[in-house]
Amino acid sequence: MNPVEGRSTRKPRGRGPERREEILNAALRLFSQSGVMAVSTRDIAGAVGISQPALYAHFRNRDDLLTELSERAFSELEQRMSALSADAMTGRAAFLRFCRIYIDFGLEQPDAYRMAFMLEKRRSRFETLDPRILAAGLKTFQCFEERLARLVSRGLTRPGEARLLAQTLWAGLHGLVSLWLARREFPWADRETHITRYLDMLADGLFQPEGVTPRR
Amino acid sequence: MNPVEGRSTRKPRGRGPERREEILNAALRLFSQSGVMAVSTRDIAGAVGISQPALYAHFRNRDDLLTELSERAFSELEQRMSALSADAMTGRAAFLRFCRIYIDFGLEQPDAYRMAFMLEKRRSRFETLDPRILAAGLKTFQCFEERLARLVSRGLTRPGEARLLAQTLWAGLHGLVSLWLARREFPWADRETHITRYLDMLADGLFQPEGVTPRR
DNA sequence: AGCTTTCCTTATCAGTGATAAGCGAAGATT
DNA sequence: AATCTTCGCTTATCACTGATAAGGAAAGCT
Repeated sequence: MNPVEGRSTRKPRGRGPERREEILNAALRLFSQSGVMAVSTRDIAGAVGISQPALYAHFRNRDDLLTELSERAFSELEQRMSALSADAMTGRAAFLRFCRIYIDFGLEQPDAYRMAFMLEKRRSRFETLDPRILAAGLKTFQCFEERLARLVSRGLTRPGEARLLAQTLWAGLHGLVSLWLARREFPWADRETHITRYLDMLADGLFQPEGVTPRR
Repeated sequence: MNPVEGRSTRKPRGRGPERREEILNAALRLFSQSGVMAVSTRDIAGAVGISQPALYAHFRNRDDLLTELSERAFSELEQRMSALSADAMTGRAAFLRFCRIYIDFGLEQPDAYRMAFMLEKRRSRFETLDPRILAAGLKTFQCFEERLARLVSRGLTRPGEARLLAQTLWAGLHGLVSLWLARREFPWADRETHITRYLDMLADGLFQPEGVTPRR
C-alpha cells in the first residue's frame, strides 16, 4: 500500500491488505455471535475461506488479532466523543449527553467494548497489558479528559483535578456498562432509569448548587 | 463429614472432602500467581500431587471449580460487609466506610474479585452466566442493598429507590476496582486520592446539604 | 476369604494455537 | 521466452488443553 514500506520496488500483488480486512471483519462477526473465547482460529479461517495457518501471515498470533480489534474499538469510541464536541455546549446538560455517548457505545457495540476494556488474553498473565492496547487506551482517555474538562468548567479547583475527575468518571461509567455486559441475567433495574439516576447522582456531586461548598 | 449425606452407613474414608479443599486452595494460589487463564488442570493436579483426571472426581469440569471459587469470593465479600453492620452507624461517614469495604476487598483479593465479577468462562457464551454464580451474586447483592439502605436513610424518596441506589453504587465501585485490576499499567492517579474523590462525589450527590433539593 | 466401594492411575480422545516445509502461480529479471 | 523470485497459500505436524474410559490397589465390611 505504501511504496516507502519495503526495500522491494515491486507493488504488492493485491489480496494482502484486503485479506487482512476480511479476516478482521470475520473475526469480529464471529466474536459477536459466539463470544470471544469460543471462537477458534480455525473458525475464523473457515469463515474467510482459507486454511488456519494462513492467518499467521497477517497476524503474529491470535492475541495480535484481538489487539487489532481492540485498537479499532478505542478508535470508534474516540470518534463518537469527538463528534459531540462540535456543539460548544457546557454545563449539566452537556455532561449528561457526554456520558450517554460512552454508555451507548458500550451497549451498542458490546463486543468492541469488551475488546477494549474487559478482555483477558489467553496466554499472558492477566495484568500484563499489551503496549498497543495501552497506547490506544491512553489516547482515547486523553480525548475523554479533554472533552470532559471543556464541558465541566466549574468544580475543577485543584491542580490535576481534570485528570482525576476524568478517571473517576470513566471508572464509574465503565462499572455500569461492564456489569451490564458481563452479568446480563442479573435482575437489573430498568436501564433508562438506572442511567438517569446514576448520571444525576454524579452530576449532583459535580454541579453543586450555588452558594453551597461541597464537603472536602 | 455429615452422616445424613448418603445411603451408606459407612463413614467416608477421609481424604475426600479434604482433597477437595486442597484442590481449591491450590487452584486459587496458582490463579493468583499465574492468572486464571494460564493455569491448566494439569498444573492444579500437579500442585496437589495427584494426576490430572483425579480432579474430575471432585469437580465436573474446570469451570465447575471456578464456580466454586466464585461462590467463595462472594461469600468473603458478604462476610466483610456483614462485619461492619455491628456498628449502627449512619450518615456520610458510615457510607464512606461501607464503600471502602468493597474497594478494599477487591484490592486485597484481586483474584477472588475477578472470580466473582470479571471471569469469562472458556466454553460457554460470554453472556451465559452460571446459575450458581448468579445465585451467589444475588445473595451478596441483597446483603449489600440491605446494609446500604440502613446507612443511607435520607434521600430514599421514591419506591424501589433502595435497589436502584444499590445497583448504581455497586456499579460505580465495580468500575473503579475492575479497571484498576484489569489495566494496571494505566497511569492512574494516586489511588487514595482517587478513592476519596470518587466517594466524595457520590456522597455529594447522595447527601445533599440541608435545604437544597437535588435536581430531578 | 471374598466383595464392595473409594480414590487414584495410565492411556487416550478431540480440539486448540502455532510452526515447518513445500507447492503453484503471479510478477520481475535476463 | 525462459528463468528466477517472491507471495499466498496448503498439508502435515507439534505440544498442549480439557475431558473420558478403563482398570488397579487398597481399605473396610460381611
